[in-house]
Amino acid sequence: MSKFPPVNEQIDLIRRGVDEIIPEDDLVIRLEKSILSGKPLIVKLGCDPSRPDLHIGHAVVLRKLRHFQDIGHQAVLVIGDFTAMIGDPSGRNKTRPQLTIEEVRGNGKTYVDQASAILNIKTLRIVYNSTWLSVMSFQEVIKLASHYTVARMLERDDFEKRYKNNTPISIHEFLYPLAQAMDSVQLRADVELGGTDQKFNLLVGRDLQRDYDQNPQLVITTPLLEGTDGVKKMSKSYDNYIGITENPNDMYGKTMSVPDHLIAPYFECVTDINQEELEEIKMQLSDKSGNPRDLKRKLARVIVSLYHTKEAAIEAEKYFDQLFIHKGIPDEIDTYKPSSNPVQILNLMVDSGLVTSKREARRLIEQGAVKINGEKITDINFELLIDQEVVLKVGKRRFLKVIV
RNA sequence: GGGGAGAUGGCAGAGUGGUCAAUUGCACCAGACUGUAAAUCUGGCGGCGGAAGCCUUCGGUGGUUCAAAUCCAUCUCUCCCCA
Repeated sequence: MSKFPPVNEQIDLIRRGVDEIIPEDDLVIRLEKSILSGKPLIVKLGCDPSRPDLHIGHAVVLRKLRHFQDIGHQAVLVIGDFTAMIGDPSGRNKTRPQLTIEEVRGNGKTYVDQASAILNIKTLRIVYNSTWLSVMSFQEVIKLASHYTVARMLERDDFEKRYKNNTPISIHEFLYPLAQAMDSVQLRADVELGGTDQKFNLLVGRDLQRDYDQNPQLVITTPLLEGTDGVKKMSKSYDNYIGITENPNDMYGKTMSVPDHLIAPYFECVTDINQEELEEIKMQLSDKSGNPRDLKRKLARVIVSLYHTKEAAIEAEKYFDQLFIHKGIPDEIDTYKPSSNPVQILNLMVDSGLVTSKREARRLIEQGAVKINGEKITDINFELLIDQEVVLKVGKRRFLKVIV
């Protein structure tokens, strides 16, 4: 009696929502071998603790790691604390501030905390790559670097583009894929997971393992989730993300703001709905039998339920409906007590932090975006005398309860 | 080592002595509309001021000039070509 499910069941789960498996046929062989030997596969996922805030784009690959846990394999989360201390290789342009070891460790912990919403923390093995990378001598680094050629490095999409566009590439960036590959050697990884943008790095891992006489790891890439703007990949720096620690209302709202064409991909990559249901949704979208809005509502509910609770999702939906469909006022809004009474509307908006400058406040009033108790304010010199609490509304979603 | 080009607002990218708080695109904010914070359209998008106007901003510093993002010097960073 094996502790693993049958190979075909394992494969079905592993394949789901995956972009590529390299090499494809190796998967079966590995799985069969692990069943025979009773040894779980070592499945590696590296993470960058320099930005510890996880969003549902990260969740795609974390969920894949979870799948491996669910079928009895050994998940290893590599906290790239060493690499994070140096900077970021894919760094589109700016050098990131160097982090101290304490900061990185702290971030690593935050990362794990957040990831525990998705992973089974009990069986997860967590390692820090500084453990082996920080003790390498310069000589060893040179030896490591000799395993790869510049031409091969330049095959990497990102490097190639930057090279062609005359944007700088620092030498140490070439060391990144190698450092990451070293992690695989160190762990004797059977499988490494990553987003499609990681494909090159993951493949370097295979090459290096081969050089170290190891069986090269299987590379599995997951699609990059597009952000709420529907164009660029989800990323904190593009501000188009849905954070997994966000409150239910924001999470629901942000999900509702994604363009319609992302409904199916989101269902596929960030939720657990089964294949039949997914097909059904795709059908409804393509033949227009389902209202995209309703499907999106469902998506938003599912996502909020995943990171919070079902009840929270229902609450968030109510909140959303009240706000945007009935154009009402949410139940819970911040209260603010102005320092003077009566108070200038501009000062009120700025002092309460609703806007960042009087200029902006003025602009919003001129655009007719400011209301007090539902009544539009048109005079920028408006002076508000507060004898009872009133609700200040700016734009569609900024509310403030002003109290005496 | 030699020669050349460049650094502009969140990003991309114009501007090359006054008319520049700086064209445009993306992002963002608001309004209209709607099936949603989708799409589309319209407006806004450094700060203070009701406005006129003023203040700070075009890699850093110093200078020329009545006047500089624009000219000069120098520093920092980047790219290209030759060796």
